[in-house]
Amino acid sequence: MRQNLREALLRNAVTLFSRSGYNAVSLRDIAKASGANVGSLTYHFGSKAKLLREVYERHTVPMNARRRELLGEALRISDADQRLMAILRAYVVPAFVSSSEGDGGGAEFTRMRAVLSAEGNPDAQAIIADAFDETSRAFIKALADCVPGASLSGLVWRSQFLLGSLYYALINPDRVTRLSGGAVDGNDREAAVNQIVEASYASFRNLRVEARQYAAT
Amino acid sequence: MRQNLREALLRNAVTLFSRSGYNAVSLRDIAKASGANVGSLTYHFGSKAKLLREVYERHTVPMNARRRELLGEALRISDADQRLMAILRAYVVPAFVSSSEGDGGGAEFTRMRAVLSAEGNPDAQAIIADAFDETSRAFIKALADCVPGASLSGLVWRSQFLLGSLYYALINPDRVTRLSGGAVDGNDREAAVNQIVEASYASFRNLRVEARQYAAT
DNA sequence: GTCCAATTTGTACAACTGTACAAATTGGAG
DNA sequence: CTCCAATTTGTACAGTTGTACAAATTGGAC
Repeated sequence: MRQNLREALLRNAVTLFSRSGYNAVSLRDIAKASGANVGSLTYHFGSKAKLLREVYERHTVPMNARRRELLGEALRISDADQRLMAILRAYVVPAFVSSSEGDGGGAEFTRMRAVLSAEGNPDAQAIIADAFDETSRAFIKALADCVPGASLSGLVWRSQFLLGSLYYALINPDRVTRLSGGAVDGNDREAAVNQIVEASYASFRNLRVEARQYAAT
Repeated sequence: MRQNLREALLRNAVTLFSRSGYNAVSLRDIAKASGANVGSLTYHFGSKAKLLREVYERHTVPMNARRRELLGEALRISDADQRLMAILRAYVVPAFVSSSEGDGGGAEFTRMRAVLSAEGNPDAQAIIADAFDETSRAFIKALADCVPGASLSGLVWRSQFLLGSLYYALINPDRVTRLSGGAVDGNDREAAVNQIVEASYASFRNLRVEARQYAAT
């Protein structure tokens, strides 16, 4: 009767983790959502931490592959400004769009990553550290070439803000709707991608003239 | 022997919540950190949710008061660009710097807010919704006046990214250090404030010319 | 000193957690 | 059909959770 329980468990794990975090979701919750028994989870994955590790790698690997692919295309653009824009899209789009076949979209997984990084759970921290994204360094390098004269500090901080913007857009989209009095839809992901790319384009572009001075303190 | 247990419990609650989130921290953890018994928490606060509510309001109220104060000062600047910069600082600085007397700094509380919003805990969600920051609307209004012609969508999304950048800078400062190969210190909060203000200044400033077109998709 | 309300402690409770493992079920190979 | 390994179920376990409440302790008013 059951098609592929293992896959269903993995899918539901992402959904529940992305919604409530790692701590608040019990193995029984995942089992129940999949119409299965608790034991099936220990059978397939051994432990909760190993389940998370599997979920993580399952999505991270193809997403970063897609990022590198798009980065390669972007690097063929000669105009620095257009290249900068393309590089940013190459980083952002795979985080929002599904990178593998049957999963519920990359956005759900990215939201999960956002929640996990905030929770600071030791299991999750270890997994994130192990799967450290070497791709990010490649992006920083590519971005640096678009903005000659930019300081390393400026580049790294702005790419940190890029990721923070990405995460928070997925974590709390309703705030956008609320803050605009309903005029802007925070759950419109295509709009979110465009806005993130636009905003960070401006912030990186601004590094080109590094003469600005802070006001005080 | 005990000076003021109630205050100590509140302080330790912020510290622990900001470090591991709401779910992962037990009342016994908070009691132990304060050298007290579990019962003292139910006595003083009634329940875990009410404890969180008290923590939240304790910090939120003075922080927003300080923001409004600094916003008022900023609005007296006539030059639009300088005013924009001052408004951004008025929003960011109180989130990093202690707003009341004896607590461990506003950064710790802001980090807690970041973690709570990510966790999506129902108790926390309700508290955050109740204490909805009307101040944010005042800031959007002020920002709009600095960037004539900007769309509401652009303003709201960029202020969303501002908050996301703020949160992620506090949640995962080590990523900055790691990504820069140790050359940039992610835990340097003064630098973080300056970078956030600089970056979002550029992103808001960019709204003034709203002629840019997206590349594709 | 006495007294009493405020505070703090200790303990008990039911509910839930991750994990372990024996028993039952399944489904394809021979 | 038989057989057997893979899978799924059911259950038990020790540990932890938030909450409730009686008992002990504190410390200032008189």
